[in-house]
Amino acid sequence: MTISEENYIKVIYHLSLVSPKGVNTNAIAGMLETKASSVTEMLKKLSDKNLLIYQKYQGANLTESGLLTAKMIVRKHRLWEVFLVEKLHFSWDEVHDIAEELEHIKSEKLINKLDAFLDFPAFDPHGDPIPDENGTLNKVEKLLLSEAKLNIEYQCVGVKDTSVAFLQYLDKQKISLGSKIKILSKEDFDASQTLEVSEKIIMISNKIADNIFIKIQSK
Amino acid sequence: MTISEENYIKVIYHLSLVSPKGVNTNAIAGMLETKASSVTEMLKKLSDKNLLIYQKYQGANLTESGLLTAKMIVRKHRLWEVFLVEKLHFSWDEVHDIAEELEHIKSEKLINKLDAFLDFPAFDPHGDPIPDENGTLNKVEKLLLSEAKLNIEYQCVGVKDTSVAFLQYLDKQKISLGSKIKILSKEDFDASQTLEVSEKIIMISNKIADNIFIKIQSK
DNA sequence: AAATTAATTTAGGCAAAGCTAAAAATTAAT
DNA sequence: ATTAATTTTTAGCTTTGCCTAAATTAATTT
Repeated sequence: MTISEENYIKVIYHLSLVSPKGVNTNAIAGMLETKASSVTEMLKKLSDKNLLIYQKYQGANLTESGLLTAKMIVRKHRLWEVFLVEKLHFSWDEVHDIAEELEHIKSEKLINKLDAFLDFPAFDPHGDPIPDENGTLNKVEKLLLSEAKLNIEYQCVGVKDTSVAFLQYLDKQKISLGSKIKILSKEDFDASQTLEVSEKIIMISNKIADNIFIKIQSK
Repeated sequence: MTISEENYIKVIYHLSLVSPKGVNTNAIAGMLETKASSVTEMLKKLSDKNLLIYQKYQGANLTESGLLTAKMIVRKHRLWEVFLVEKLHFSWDEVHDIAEELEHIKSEKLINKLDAFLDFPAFDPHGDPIPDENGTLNKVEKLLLSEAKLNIEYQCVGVKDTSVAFLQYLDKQKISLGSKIKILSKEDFDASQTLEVSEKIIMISNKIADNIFIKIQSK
């Protein structure tokens, strides 16, 4: 597969999670910053390769084979992101573009050894789940911090807004993946919260709380 | 730069070390498994970009800019090889093809952080020197094991023969990059040697000794 | 339901990087 | 110094992935 083909498959996969009844041409073109006509051509090609089902004007749906391909690309992307953050000490907001290139390196063995080296992480630095060797995805029972209860030990598992500005705000507040978070109080008026994060007390607005995914602290 | 352009620059660099008076078209074509006509076209393009000097029928010579570009690609290749061997536990003979892909990932910051993560290695797993951030290459004062003296502490720094068969032989004998080697005795008749390698005593033929690079153990 | 708007596809081209075959230049051999 | 052999270049074609503009189909409005 070419890098371009892989990018199409990946984008169609992501879009199919939102619109499961066929991914339309324009949406793909938007994501890939290309033109609809180019997308049409590529859909024909990918359809010939049995990676997706495509009928004129009906959008695209990944086949089993296409789905697995997509998951393997996502697996590579997210494992490399973990590597960049945990081993090379990149920050959250820097890793996406580099992982975008690394995800196209072709070696099963490489990615499985990387997986082992990183100790088989289940989530990437943004809290998104990493498919395993067979493409199986751990479901997160994650919730938004804005929906959480008081005085319970939570753990940060990701973000909804992945903008650089937001990630940098979190860096400044010392909130990162895995951070332990407990809500100490919440204002009725504006739903702003007082948190305990890594032994510090901070205040955040509801807008912030609405963009942080957490789960109940288990182990 | 495209991947293809990078591959040309890299190959021309390697060939220029052997034939410094202009690298000829056919040699490049041979290395890249492409045709001479394709090489001619690319030389024109790279010449327009001031990466090399090219005149019809006279072969190519890298400019300062081309040389630096080449060294940065070599740097990336060799750093990734170190990563693959030391961190992911690949064996010597498996890493070349993967590094061939990884060397095209474009991020200065990535490669410098990788360098730091690997503790600024001066040599790759085959004993070849790794250019630093500025393209400076440490010269090895390496010698062949077949030329070494008795009872001196040496360290393995590379191999001359890089065939899979030879690298696998070395793996079996537990000789790897950095191994401490001392020659205990040498036969006059066939120049075969008895060595102490990582607390074991082994015997090797002169043919083997003639393909292992060593340096005097310093630090 | 017809008309308008939006989405999608087709048709015809373009640039990169390769190829084959033929022509030109260089090098080697008689 | 010619001729022969080799190397290199040119010319013209192919594929991949993209583009614009025009045509077609689907979706929305009136």
